[in-house]
Amino acid sequence: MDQENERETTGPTAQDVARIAGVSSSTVSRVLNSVKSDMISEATRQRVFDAARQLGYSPNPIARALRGGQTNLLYLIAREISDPFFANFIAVISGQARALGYHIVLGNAHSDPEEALEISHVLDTRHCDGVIVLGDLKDDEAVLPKILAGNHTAVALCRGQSPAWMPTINVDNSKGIHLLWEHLTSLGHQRFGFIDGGWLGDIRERRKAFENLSMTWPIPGMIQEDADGLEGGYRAFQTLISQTPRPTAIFAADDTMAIGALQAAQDAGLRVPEDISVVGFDDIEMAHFVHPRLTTICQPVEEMSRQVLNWILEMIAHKDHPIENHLLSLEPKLVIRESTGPVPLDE
Amino acid sequence: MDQENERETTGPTAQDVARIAGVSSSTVSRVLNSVKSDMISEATRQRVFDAARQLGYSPNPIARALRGGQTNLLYLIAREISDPFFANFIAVISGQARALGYHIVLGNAHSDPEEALEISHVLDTRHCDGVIVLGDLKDDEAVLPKILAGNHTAVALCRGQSPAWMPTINVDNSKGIHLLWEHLTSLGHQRFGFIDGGWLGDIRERRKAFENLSMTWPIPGMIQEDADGLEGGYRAFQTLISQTPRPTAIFAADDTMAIGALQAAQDAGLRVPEDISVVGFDDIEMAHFVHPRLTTICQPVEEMSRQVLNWILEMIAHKDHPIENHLLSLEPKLVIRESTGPVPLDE
DNA sequence: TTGAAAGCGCTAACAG
DNA sequence: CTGTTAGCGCTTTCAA
Repeated sequence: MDQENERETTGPTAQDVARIAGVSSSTVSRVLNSVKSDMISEATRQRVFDAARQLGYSPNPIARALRGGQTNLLYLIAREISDPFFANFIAVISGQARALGYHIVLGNAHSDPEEALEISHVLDTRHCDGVIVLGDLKDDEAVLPKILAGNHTAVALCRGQSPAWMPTINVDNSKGIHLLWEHLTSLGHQRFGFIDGGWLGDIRERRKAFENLSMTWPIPGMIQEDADGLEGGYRAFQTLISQTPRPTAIFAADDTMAIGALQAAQDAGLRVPEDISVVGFDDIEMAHFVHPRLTTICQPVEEMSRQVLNWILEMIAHKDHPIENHLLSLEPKLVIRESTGPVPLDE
Repeated sequence: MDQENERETTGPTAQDVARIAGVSSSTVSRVLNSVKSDMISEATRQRVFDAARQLGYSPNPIARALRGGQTNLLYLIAREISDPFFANFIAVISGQARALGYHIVLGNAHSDPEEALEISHVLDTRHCDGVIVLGDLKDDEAVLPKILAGNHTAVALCRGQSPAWMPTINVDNSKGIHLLWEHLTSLGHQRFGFIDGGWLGDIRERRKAFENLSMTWPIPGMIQEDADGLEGGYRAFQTLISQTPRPTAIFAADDTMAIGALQAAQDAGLRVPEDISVVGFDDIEMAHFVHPRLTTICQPVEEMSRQVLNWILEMIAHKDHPIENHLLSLEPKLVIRESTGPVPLDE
């Protein structure tokens, strides 16, 4: 068995097209890349097109990348791909990127820190024209520089305040908490609890806002920290309601934790919102489909995604030109559903 | 330490390393790729390593790809990235792929069918060594061949029976429905309803199994179809319970639809499982955190992912060597939680 | 208006 | 053991 005829795997080349059209490969390239009116006779143009179509030719993106230095690939490092909020975010980014001629390459972040980084990540990003960091990784201020080595085209998303060297886009987390706080106080609530998801940057901002609000308030808020996620929300809620007197309204750091909290309320025989109000953050799709439907903050995902891509492509186009405004905060929106209600009467 | 040259985007090359080490670039290549005992003197090997480290050199993957024909990229076309079951699946695949030295490039499928395909997708897959199709796309038997043109290294996942030219891995959907059916009948249920998610391949298999079971059963099952997703599950459930007599147990095509159904039950004032039992399929994480916790079928995601990667890498290694067994069905597992109970007493 | 030629950075065949 | 040479497929001067 000889492996002659190895041409199968690689499609027709510009050379092949050129041969058939009776021109040179450079002409083929010119014709196919002609953005503006090129200096090419209509006759040859046609012949090239015909030949290309006949062969089913499309330029090899790898060769193109090697030549032009652009891969049209964007490396996306997400804190946790399967988190519902991030999963949706990734879908949006990927869709928009496609429309701009780019593809998303998935980098896993939740895997071990250091370890594989040195070996593979550094190398990996060189595949790509730019890097999007979605959500922060544990200790990433130490780790990110390594990942980004040799590829300073990077933008961060949803990680709260970022190092100055990294353009960052967030929803205005503080504003979001304020909106929620206003809503809850207008319902008469006075004793608040906060379920904290830990070290994550955007969540830290929410907690900070909660703390600040608490300080202007007669009754200090309680904060319970646990791992981000359904489980963590469940446990933290249990702890919070075991306090006396217990809070009448609970902020969860995000919707996922809030849904965990809702479950804990159910198991504890507490009715939401009659006995206790719960709010989330993010407005994931599932927030409409839990019982009760979750009052939460909606992040402008589409717009944030558009901005990220804007910046990245801008930076790719003008390599050394740094982005003007390093930090962008977009408007959150309050979505009132069923998980919040008036403070219980006996309070 | 001194970098005089303008090396805008491209890092140091093998040539640079070679120059510093006082060898040729091919020697550099040899040293750095030496898997087995090479015929290289320890002295030069050291000098090359030193020079490489000093420069922070790592080989340009694009050049490598152009040369060797391998990109170590896998194109993943998912029906819907943000679907919770798929999002998790993608995370698992991506993680395992990374461990094998591969990366996942995201192809969006839920965008329009035909349209962009001809232009871009065909070209896109050429970036990649192989293609993974996760879940079926609408009309994909017509569309897939185009996407795959020139890249016959593809494996399908979670799309039920597939065209013979495409190796496929599924959970045993029929078996899963059987498990659920047994569980439900052992609880005394007799009248069943099925919420169908439409044209999707794996869901079609589940429906088929349900229909077959129904035919051996005194009371025919009712089937209500709607779009896959929370909304669809909600609506279909409403329809199903408006029948008289209404079913005492509802199969949902997947967990997402089941969660929508749970919500509809809640809104209709029906208690689950006291008044009606509900089962899902997939065992997404959220299935633990809805009320009541969902009885469902767990798919062996890790194992399926491992198999896919096995096959793909196998196919990449031996280009023309087709996979022996084109269709692989893995074992489903019944997970009993709180959404199923004995048939209501008044039945 | 077009072709020839020179690489992008790497690896593999073929000397030496 | 190691250097030279020759491309992978494309784009882009530079000539013609």
